[in-house]
Amino acid sequence: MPSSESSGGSVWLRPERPPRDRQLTRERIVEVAVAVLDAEGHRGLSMRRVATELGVTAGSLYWYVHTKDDLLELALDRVLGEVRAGPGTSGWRDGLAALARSNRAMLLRHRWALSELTVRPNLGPNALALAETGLRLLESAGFAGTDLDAALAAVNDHVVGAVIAEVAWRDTLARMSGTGSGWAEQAADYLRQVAERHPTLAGRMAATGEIDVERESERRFTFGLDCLLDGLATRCATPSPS
Amino acid sequence: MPSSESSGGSVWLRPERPPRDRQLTRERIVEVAVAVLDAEGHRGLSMRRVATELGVTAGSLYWYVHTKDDLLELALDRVLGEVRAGPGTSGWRDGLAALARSNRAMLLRHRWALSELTVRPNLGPNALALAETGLRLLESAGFAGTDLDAALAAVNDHVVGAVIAEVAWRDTLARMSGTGSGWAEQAADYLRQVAERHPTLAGRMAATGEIDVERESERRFTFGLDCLLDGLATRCATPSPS
DNA sequence: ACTCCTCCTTGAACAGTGTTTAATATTCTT
DNA sequence: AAGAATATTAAACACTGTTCAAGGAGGAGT
Repeated sequence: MPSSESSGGSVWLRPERPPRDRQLTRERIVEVAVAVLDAEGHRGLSMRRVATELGVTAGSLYWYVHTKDDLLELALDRVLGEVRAGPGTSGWRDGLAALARSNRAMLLRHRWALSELTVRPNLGPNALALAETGLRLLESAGFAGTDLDAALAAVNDHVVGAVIAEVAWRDTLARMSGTGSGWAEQAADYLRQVAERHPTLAGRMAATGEIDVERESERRFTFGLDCLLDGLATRCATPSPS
Repeated sequence: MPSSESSGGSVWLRPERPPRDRQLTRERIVEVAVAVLDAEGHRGLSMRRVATELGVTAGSLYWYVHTKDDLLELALDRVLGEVRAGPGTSGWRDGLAALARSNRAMLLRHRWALSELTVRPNLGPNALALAETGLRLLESAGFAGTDLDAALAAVNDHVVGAVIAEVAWRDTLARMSGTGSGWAEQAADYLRQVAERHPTLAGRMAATGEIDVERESERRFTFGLDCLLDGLATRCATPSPS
């Protein structure tokens, strides 16, 4: 019988067994899982892989973790714990921006976490702590009630959306440069059609061709974030940094 | 040998075979795939499932589609084709808002599409057409250069991020109500700890408990969107609806 | 020291996955 | 009608997550 009875609900409702002997721990398992995910990507994670990495059979893991989904939920919350609010930030606006940046940095470090976010409701302790600090910042700005929720959600949404777009962009470039010969002709055909049908898009693509993805993604992120914070500032009681 | 040589690149570079006989088509396959995805979710899609749904063996599909990933790429672009710019919209701001709303509606209709967006660069014809209309709207607002890209990205990011959050919320509620007895006690314990450590979050959760998810999600979405559009309006040459 | 009992780990199995490949129909071309 | 090209099948391969009976191992009780 695995780590607790009553199989429904979230992992967080099923506490870990008290220790005795153990060469294994949830801690260690999650740690290895994150390492594998970072190294091999979302597809590279399998129970057997984590098990062999720990010198153990696949079945053993199920003593500590109900299912692979639970493991992923734990892994997700673990990396969410890496997000920190900057230390000496003055005012809600800077604080929120710092939090958003830290969040973005984490998502770029662990790109698999994005796909998890879309599939899995996320109620781990680190996720909740993160929500709390965000809420406090916005509260200090004068937001309250449902506007508080909406404001925090808007910032988080921008972070998630921006990283998704950035990762997709990078992957596209990586894929295009990673293909063998004979690719150029087909691509050229396709691109010509695109250019005919979508002139302004073609213009932007041409201009974006030689740009540093890293810097440009950063720029877009701050652009959107600034827009958002401007919009928020006009809607709260404390428009200036307090 | 499947639908074309030269295995690299995107599906879009590998045109469909010219027809002859065919009980199968890319069209039909993608159509069924979307139907299965809508009905059974991301996990429910398998080559064999699509095949039997078409009265055919799994192997046959590989004559029309290189891999399952290709099929998903096609399915994603197909649903992206459902997004429409509202017809009689006046000014860039309303147009962009209408586009964002249509986009959101589509993502809520096909929730699996979200997870695909995070994993798959997306260069299908419908995706490109969508980008084009967005760019045109923002161009008419006076945006140009990299600001144009950044502005469009910001709007799209908000849509994607907001739907992710909404779906996660709904799934959480669905999961919580779907669990058997014995769940309440553990959840109560966990929630008590959360409330102690995170007072303002606890306050919001209490207030959110009895709220209609549908309406509140809608509200948050428009809140964030308005913030964003306000921010954009102050940054472009055509602040008033043109 | 012996048993008992609970905790942990194993190894094998099950059903299902994506994908390949040789063999086979089926249809078009000559 | 012969042959080539196209389309489909059935079977196999190497995987996957998950379950489960079986067994080893340490602590508690007597």
